[in-house]
Amino acid sequence: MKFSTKGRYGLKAMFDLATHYGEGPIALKNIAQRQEISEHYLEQLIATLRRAKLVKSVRGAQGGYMLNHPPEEITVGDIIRSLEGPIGPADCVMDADSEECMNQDSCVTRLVWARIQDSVSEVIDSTTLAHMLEDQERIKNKNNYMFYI
Amino acid sequence: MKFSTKGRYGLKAMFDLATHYGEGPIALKNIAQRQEISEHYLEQLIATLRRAKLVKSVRGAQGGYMLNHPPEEITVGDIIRSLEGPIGPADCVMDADSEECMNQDSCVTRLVWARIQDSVSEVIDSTTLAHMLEDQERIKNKNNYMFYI
DNA sequence: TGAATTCCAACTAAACCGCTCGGAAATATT
DNA sequence: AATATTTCCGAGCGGTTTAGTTGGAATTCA
Repeated sequence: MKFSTKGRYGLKAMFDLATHYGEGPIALKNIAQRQEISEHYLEQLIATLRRAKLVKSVRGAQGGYMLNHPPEEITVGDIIRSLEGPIGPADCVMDADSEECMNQDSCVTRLVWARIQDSVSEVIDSTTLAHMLEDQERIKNKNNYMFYI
Repeated sequence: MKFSTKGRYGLKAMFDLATHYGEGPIALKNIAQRQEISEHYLEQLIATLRRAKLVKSVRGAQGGYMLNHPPEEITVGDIIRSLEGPIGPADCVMDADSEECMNQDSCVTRLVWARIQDSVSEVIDSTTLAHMLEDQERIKNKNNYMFYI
């Protein structure tokens, strides 16, 4: 029950783009350096994000990537789902409500998986990149306050 | 972000044992058949549950397994954690608060992982096998009601 | 004794993870 | 026009995990 580096690096990269929103294209190299991610590997992840229309790219020298929507309109769920596929503790509660699971007994365990999935979805679908930017401001202010005590 | 069969089969097996709580040892063969799990594979999982003191075993003919505590005292979290290890979307929020994560930026993404982990923990630590037995009763009653309409 | 059952250790095929490598295509700068 | 920068694309790869299988030893009941 862990996300892979796809989701984790992907969110870091998207948050990095959010902090530079409106500044024109940001080169992958810079994102990779700031977030300490292999550039070639991040390239693959951001290709997925581009196909999901979450970022857009500018090719050529001075090119790079930028968010395709304002930070208010991109949720953590959008990012993670595009990189990790459907989120859920078990197949029988994944997005495309697939397959059997007709056993009386297993339906009860299914209830548990559904509750877990719902609680995760609630968090990731209600958190936007803009919220994360606010969080960062709060952390910054807190640190400054601490510094001056 | 999926549990492996360890956690999923393990919970099914434990719930099976819960439905037979107080009936003496239940043979693995029967659990495996009811829950449609490879017997030899389940053997490995239940060995882990035994080492975690969640079940106890009786060897020899007419032997089997039984819960080591009443269903009220065993949570879904106990079961899943013993089989899957620490639960959490990223290393930096796992149980043994390990390692770096000192980057200002990544701390914000860490907040997100922490919220996800908290919401999952809330669900799995507040659900006991006894709750699942109640759920099953509710499902049964509902089905009977539907049947008689 | 014989059958049933848990216990234990080793093996395995397939999938997935977390990359790396090499190069083509596009664009800005000089 | 040439060059440097950058995205785009596909292939490969070693290591780990998953989801088992196999074979047999030890224990206990009948």
